[in-house]
Amino acid sequence: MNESQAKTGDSATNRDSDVSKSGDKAKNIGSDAFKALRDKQEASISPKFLKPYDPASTEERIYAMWEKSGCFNPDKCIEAGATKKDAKPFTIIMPPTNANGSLHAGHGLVMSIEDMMTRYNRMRGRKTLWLPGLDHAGFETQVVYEKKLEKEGRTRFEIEPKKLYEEIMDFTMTNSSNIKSQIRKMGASCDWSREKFTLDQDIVKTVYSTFKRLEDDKLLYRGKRIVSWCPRHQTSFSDLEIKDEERIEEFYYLKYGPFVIGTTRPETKFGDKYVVMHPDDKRYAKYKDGQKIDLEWINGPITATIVKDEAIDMAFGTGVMTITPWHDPVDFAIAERHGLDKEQIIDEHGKLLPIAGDFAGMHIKKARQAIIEKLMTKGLVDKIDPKYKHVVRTCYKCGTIVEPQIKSQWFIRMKPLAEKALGKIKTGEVKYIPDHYEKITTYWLENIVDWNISRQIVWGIPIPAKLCNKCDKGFVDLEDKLKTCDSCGSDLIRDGDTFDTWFSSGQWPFATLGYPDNKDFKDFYPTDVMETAGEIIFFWVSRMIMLGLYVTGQVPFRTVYLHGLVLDAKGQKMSKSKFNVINPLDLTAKFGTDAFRMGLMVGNTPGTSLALSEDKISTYKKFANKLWNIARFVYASCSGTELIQDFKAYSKADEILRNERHTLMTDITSDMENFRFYLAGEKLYHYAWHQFADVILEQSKAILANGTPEEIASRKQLLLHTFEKILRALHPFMPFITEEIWSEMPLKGKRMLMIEKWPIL
RNA sequence: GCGCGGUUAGCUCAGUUGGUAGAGCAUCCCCUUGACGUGGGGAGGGUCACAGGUUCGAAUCCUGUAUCGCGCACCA
Repeated sequence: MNESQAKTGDSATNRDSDVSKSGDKAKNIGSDAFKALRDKQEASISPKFLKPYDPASTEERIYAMWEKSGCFNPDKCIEAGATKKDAKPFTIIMPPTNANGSLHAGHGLVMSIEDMMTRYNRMRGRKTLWLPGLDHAGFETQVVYEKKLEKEGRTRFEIEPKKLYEEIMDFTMTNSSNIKSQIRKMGASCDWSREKFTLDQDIVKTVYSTFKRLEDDKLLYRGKRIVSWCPRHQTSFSDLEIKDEERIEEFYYLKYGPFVIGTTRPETKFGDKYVVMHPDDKRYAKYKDGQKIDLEWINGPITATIVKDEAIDMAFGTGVMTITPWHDPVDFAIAERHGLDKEQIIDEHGKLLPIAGDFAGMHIKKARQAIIEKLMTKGLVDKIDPKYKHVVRTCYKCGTIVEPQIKSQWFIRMKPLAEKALGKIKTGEVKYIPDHYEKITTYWLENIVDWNISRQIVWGIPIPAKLCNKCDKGFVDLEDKLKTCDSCGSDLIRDGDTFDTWFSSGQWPFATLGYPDNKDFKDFYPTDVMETAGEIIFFWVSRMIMLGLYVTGQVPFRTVYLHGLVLDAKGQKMSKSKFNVINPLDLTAKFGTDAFRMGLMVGNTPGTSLALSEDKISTYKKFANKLWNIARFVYASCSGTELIQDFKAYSKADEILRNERHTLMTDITSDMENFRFYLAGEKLYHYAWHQFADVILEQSKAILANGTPEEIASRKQLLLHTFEKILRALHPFMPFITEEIWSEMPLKGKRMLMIEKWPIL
């Protein structure tokens, strides 16, 4: 030991001398007799407390007991006498989980928080329903299945759609037991008897009738619009499924008659016969809107038309551009405004069409260079910027650049739906936690655009509609009856598209409860809390509000509770390519589910992302062990003593401790009611460990050894009562270990902890 | 460009209506205690991003700046 250490050691020793004295005192109390007494007491408790807590074996047994009791089902709770028949309902609809997937950290958080809310409200006496659901996860699952087909040497394009659908259905249903057992592993007390799947017949029926109703109310129309098309997956995407990627590419300046136009995509330029400039651009003032100009272009002379439009950024490039309405959304919008022709240049597989002349049939990847070479020999290349940085939109699955294409699609007019939703949000009928999401939602709703609900994938809910190829009209046809177009008389064909998955999941709350006639709908709708990821606030939450209001006239839920992302221990987003994906089941195996749940919930404020570290979870594993040992001490010290419900003869000191506990429980209840779960969990942890165990238990040793019979009786009741309240209050957070310890609580007439009462006092 | 957040102890974050800051982990010291060493006792560590303002009093309210995220819309 060096000098400085010795010095600090000195001062510490001085300070500690008092402590060690009091330690000696405690030792004096201790004696062989005390030890003998303890051994005798320990012999009287369940031997399981003499071994460390074993989550693995306990959790499975406890969950089986809960499930067997049927009490995840609110009706069964009434039968069991745990819930009053006329109790106020409490409902959470679980965000449907990918039926084909496996549990990831985000699910872990969802299951922990929603189960905690569910258990809390069940213990508060509410008629509590947490309705679980599985998602067919449209494109996601189809891609997984395609990979499987690939391994078998097949492709989905050679399988008839109906057959493919059935195959994917089999595949999904076979795998769905996996995710369900993983949800059980998390301790989820959801009502499996009411489980729903997004492709269940009754769900589809509800979705169909909403579709029809939208048509009847003139909120549905068919239109030709630009969609983002993946040439590899042969489908269009929503913006959600597109990944922006920054690339450095060549930027070409091409001579287009008297103008120089800039482009990164010469392969789209064959059909460009409109040249657009800003109406206020003085440089081009001599050209008039609609004026024709003859010029030499890629495959020979063409006649171009001048278009003046304010969408043009005068400061960008030369301030002039040609447009390709079929393959660019901005160009499409300009063409729509001015009523211009739109021509397809690139086919659905990314190959050039006959309009490209010599280049027809060539893949766009190869065509670009070839076209530039040709333009160079014709002297039409002004200059090339070799290092132009821009953003390209790619398929989030395969990274292929998505090609905008014009497709006929179904659209919903969103403005009227959004206005209703805005009204309800403004009056506070839907409340957001954290509340700034209200602003975000309002902003989005106020600027809403029409919603394209057609998707060109097989795995999903087929759109019940007929189409006319001739006049491009569409008709909703739920019964599959329509044969000819009522406008032009031609034969109709079935719409081969499926619904955007958010269109059906947007109806999830009322569809799962059996709108309009099912008793559950009447009992449990509107639901209380929608707990989900902040990420999908627009795609899902806002649409549920709009569709829920539209269909049922009532908001689908009163509170939106949004959790943040679960990140790795370093605060980085988890991704397979970074090898930092945390598997929740590894953590539950290592630390126990209760510890994992606590690690996710304590200190995790809504809307804020959470860095998930093993250190934190390990803390709560230690806490579980602490609880276990508290049980061992309390049960051993109080062996032979029953918990007396209305015990009155507390000593003065114990009365103070009891009041202190009351204050805390009141405080925690208020936290629970106001969605401050992260605080409630922390306070409970702190109280159980640092007040109950460190202070109350420690001083009890002396009292139980040397106190008067009255003091001893009082203290035993205080220990039992306090521990009992701790277990009740911790149960929503740590359901397994609390239930297990509860089973040994010396309390007459007790039920399973799951359906016991929350300790208000 | 428009919108929304964050910036507090070495790290991860709390701080519920304004009253001179807390937790967990980490660090250091002490304790072979009889529920638990997955333990117990103790200690150090923060001008609460910055600058103004309101107030008797600001981490907290207002204004501005910096900086880091995120979302939406986008440049041909």
